[in-house]
Amino acid sequence: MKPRDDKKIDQVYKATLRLVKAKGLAGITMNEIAKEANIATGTLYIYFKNKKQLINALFMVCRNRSAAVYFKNYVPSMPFKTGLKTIWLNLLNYRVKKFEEAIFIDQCFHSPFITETTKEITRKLFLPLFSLVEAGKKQKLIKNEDTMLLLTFMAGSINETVKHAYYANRKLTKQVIEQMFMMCWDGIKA
Amino acid sequence: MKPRDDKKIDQVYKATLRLVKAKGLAGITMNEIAKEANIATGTLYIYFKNKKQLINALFMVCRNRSAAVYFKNYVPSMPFKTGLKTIWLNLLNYRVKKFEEAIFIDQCFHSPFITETTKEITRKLFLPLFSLVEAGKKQKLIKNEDTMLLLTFMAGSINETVKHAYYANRKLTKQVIEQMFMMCWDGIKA
DNA sequence: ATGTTAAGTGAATAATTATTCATTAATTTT
DNA sequence: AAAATTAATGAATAATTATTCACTTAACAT
Repeated sequence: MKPRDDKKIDQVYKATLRLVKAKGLAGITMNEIAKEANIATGTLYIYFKNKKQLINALFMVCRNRSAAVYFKNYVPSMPFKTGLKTIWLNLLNYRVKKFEEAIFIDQCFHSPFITETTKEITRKLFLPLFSLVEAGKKQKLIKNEDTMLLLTFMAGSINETVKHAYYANRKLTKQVIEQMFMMCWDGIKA
Repeated sequence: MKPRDDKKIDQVYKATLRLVKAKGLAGITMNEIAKEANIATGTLYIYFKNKKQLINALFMVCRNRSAAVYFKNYVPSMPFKTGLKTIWLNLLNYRVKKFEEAIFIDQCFHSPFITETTKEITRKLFLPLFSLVEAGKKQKLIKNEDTMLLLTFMAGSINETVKHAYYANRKLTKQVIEQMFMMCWDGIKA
């Protein structure tokens, strides 16, 4: 028998991300995805049950990848601020380096493809981030606001800034990144 | 002859915004829009040439409305920080009160419907905001970073925070809003 | 080598969705 | 009140897009 070509799934994912970046989730067809991935339309259906499943699968992959990266170099015993900065940098780097994935994830949240189950599962990937912020609050190092509010404040500025840097074709230098973290930190510190 | 019913256009806009909030730009059909607006499918085509034009028109309307609101109560002679706060509050309020419009605008930027021309035209609506930030930089009141970067830092945190408050069903109280502005200000001040 | 199995193909079909159009209804004009 | 004009309708059609399937090809087992 002929074995499956593991590369194909990756090709499809990459093709989808490219197309979504270019024309949005509303603008892609299975035909285009196949063409962009250099496979036949029918082959798509060997690897994926249908379009919805393809999008859900890719969404999961992207969320997992980003979650995997967030905690890189993070050690629970770090001082709070160091830990937060580590994660903050990982978050920023992910969105810079995997810009297409970031765009795709954003688009998916308001789309008819992603099921509530998928959203819920991937949300859990970020629970460790919650614990970190909770710990910071207990130590009175950061403001005693709603945890989610603090997290979204940080994430929001990162997301938009990365988007802007990308579209305005501006490189985020080490300096700029340092100053950005300072902005966030000054904003949330107690 | 029979005159056009001015209410219809508004009904269509409202229907579209409701549907996009619920299922995303990728999930709406002309049929559904018509049904949600309580008119016949064909009637849509009396008021709009086609789907693309409908989305573009609504995008323009939303961008204009938000721009109109940003500068409410703003007087150029205000001290810099007061002026910035005024605009910041308007921006936040717009996204809270017209949540559906905000979501719609976000989705449109990465969609096959909005033409570059439309994007460009609506971008110009926000030039006065640029001038304000530039003035603040000249007066050394805020950091000497790229203007767009400073603006997106502010906008980003607002956008994400409003989204979160909405989805977590948390009311943004006066207190919370005040603290949020402080976060932003501390972040960008010189 | 040959047979077997599953992958790969892309044209054909099914399903969905945008758009049109023949008809009816509502106003206004004369 | 009749004629004229345009809005409104929604079923019919056109266009697009998802999915299938009869067939071909490649890899492995015997």
